[in-house]
Parts: sequence; structure tokens; C-alpha cells
Amino acid sequence: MARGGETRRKILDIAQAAVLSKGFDATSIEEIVTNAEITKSGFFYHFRDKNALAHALIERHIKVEDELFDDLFDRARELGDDPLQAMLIGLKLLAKLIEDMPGGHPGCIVASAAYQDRLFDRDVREANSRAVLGWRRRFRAMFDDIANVYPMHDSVDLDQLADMVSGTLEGGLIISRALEEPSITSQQVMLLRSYVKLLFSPKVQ
Amino acid sequence: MARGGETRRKILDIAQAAVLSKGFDATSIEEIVTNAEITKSGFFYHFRDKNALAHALIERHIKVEDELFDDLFDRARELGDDPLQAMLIGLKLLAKLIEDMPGGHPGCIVASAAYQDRLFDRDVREANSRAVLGWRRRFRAMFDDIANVYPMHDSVDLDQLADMVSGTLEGGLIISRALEEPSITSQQVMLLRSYVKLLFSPKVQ
DNA sequence: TGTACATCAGTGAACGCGCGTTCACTGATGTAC
DNA sequence: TGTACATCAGTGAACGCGCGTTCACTGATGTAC
Repeated sequence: MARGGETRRKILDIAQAAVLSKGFDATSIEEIVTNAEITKSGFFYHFRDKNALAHALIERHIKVEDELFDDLFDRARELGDDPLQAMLIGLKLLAKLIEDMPGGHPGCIVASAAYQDRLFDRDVREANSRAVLGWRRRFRAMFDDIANVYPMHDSVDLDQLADMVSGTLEGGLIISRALEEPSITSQQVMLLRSYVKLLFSPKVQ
Repeated sequence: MARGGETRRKILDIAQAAVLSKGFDATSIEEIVTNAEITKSGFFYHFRDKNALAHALIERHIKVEDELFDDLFDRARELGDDPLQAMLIGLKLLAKLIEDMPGGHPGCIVASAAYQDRLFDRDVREANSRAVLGWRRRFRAMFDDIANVYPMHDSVDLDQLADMVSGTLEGGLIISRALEEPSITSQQVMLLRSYVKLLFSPKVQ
């Protein structure tokens, strides 16, 4: 018998890929356990019911993505010597990261859940909401730092601007999936970068 | 007996609302026909199978949205006297339209399908792709007109910029749904408008 | 104008399959004394 | 060091329910002659 943590991780990996490609409801426990090479009852040892799987999926997604953003923007802050430069470098690193993913970005399970939310318990929807608020807080802090140094060339709300980072990613992923063109998401991130540049850069052009 | 077209429309209306709130797979034919006050067999008179429903849903969505955009940007072109003004007015009208929807924008079935696409036949995915390409063509034409008159302050690809209109809407809807804050989508459209303004306006501020 | 037939817009009952979930059990590993 | 017990990580069989789909039929409306 394997250590339990490994099996649990295997279930989550398999479930995540399946949920992103066809949605939560269409992903059966049967297919998950077949791919994970355990039995159905093995699944229910790790998760109380299917809703608990959804919850775990989102919770893990938030954690992984937070660490990724932490790492990426830390590197950007080291490379740039002021908050605007750091943001512009960070967005470029993000675009590159997405572009280099083999087979394209797999998608976001927060977005997947957003269009299936009546399927889930309140706690899952609450986790989903927390994820987006976390992104807002993160990017808002960065834009605050920028706005302290550079005046804006158009007056915009910084919370809304922070949401635009998540929104551009989510929107890019949808357009990308619909057209089956993986490159679109990173292009959209670069357009957002262009906006941030025009909005804060002291000398345009 | 009612005229068939009415029943069909009723089925599509009910199905659309259900699909947007919980996804296609979780929307049962049973619940659709109960709400439409017909029997299951009545459903299968109008649609060969469930996939045909998905196809009809997307096809109708494309048509409705195209007419809406036609109307909205026609009005904008009458109000503004050059292509940039028309675009800026159009985006403002769009933001206002979304903001004024009672209970918020119901969501986009193209986006809903994007995260459930393995559920569907090739023809449904192809229709979804056609929808997004249609939006690209529409907005690209408008940006071409603008770029013919105004130089850009940052060099961006106009197809990508056109995709940003759809992407901003789709992304805004996801953030909006996740946070259960209906106002976000229209705010994001206004941010896109701010970008277009900064990108093309001859004298910034 | 009347009749025969075709089409439209459904009804009602039945089908089999797959799904999520439960439950009693098990064999390997860890811990206390 | 040996033994008893507890916990971990599952197995295997069964369950009932709801789902999409089929099929033979029907009653109202439309059309041809």
C-alpha cells in the first residue's frame, strides 16, 4: 500500500485535468479511480463525498497559484528597481510562463467552477470567492506602490485595476479554449502590460 | 396545442438559464420539460438529442449577441463623429447596458461551453469557435478604422486588441460570478475603454 | 363544400445504464507496555 | 523483544435513483382534389 498522501494527490491531479476539460459534473468518480488505479471505495476513504473533492480541488488550486505568483513577482522585484518596472517585468514573466506551457495553459478551476456554481455547496463557492479576493489584494498592493510613485494618466479605481489582472487571465483562457489557440492568453497578458505602461509611465513613447 | 416555434423558444430560454447557472451536464431534460410544461417526448420532438440542444443554444446566442452589438455600435457611430469617439461611446453604452441588467448579466454560454467542451460534438465546438472569430472580425474592423486616423502610442496587434474586447467581457463575467458582485463586468469594460483611450487619443490628459 | 390524407406538435410508458454512496470487511504499518 | 491493540489505506459487493433515449401512438390543423 502506498502512503495515503500520494494517492490523494494522484486523485486530485487526475480529477483536475478531467474537470478542466469537461466540467465537474461530467467527471465521474469511476473514471478518476480507474486512472488512479484504486477502487471507488478507496476514493471515499479520501473524500467524504464529491463535493469534498471540489472543495479540495479549489483549495489546492489557490495554494499552488499563490505560490507561483509569489515566486514570479519576487523575481520581478529583484530584476526591476521600482514598483512600476517590477510590475511590467512580472507581467512579461507571466506571459512567458503561460506561453511556454506545453500544450497550453490547462485552465483555471476557479473559472470552471464559476460556470457550474449551483452544483456546489456554499463552502465551495465561498472558497472560490476567497481566491479571487486574494488575487485582488495581491495586485492592489502592487498598484498602490506604483501609484505612490507615478501619477496616473487616467483616473481609475485600483481595486478594479487589480481585478483586471485576474480578469485578463480568465478571459484570455476562455478565448484561447474556444479558438483552440494556446497563445492567446499570454498575448492578452501582454496587452494588459501595455495598458499598465500607458497608464503610469511618465513619458509615453 | 401551441405553435411549435413558441415551445422551442421556451425550451431554449429555460435551458439557457439553467446551463448558465449550473452547467450543461447538470441541466437535465427532465427539469427543462417540467418548467416548459411539456413531456420529455415533447422535448425530443424539437431536438434530436441533448447535443442538438447545445448546438441550438450556442447558435441562438451568437445571433442574439450579434444583433445586440450591431444595434449598440450603430447607435455609437451616430453619436460620435469619428471612429475613436464611436468606439469609446460604444464601450460606454455597453458598460451601461450590462450595469442596468436586473440581477446582473446572466453570463455567456460560449464561456460556459469553453470549460465543458469535451462534452460536446465537434460541431458544437466549431460553432463556439465561430462565435469568437466573429467578435474578433467585428472589433478588428473598428480598430482598423481608428488606426487609420490615429497613430497608436504603443505598438499592439489589432487582432489581439479585438480579442481583448471579448476577453474583458468573459473575464469580467467570471470575476463577477465568483465574487457575486454584478457590477464588476461593466467596470472592466470601462477599464478597457480607458486603455483604448490612452492607446489612441492624440493628446493624453 | 366535403372528404381523404399528410403533417405538426406533441403524449405515455418503458428501457437499460451509469452514477454517487454505503457498508462490512481486511491486510499492512505504527504504538504502548 | 514480544504481544495486543489501534490506525491507515484501502477492497468488493450491493443499492437505488435519475438520466437520456426509444417507440408506438394521437388529436388538431393544413392541403389537394
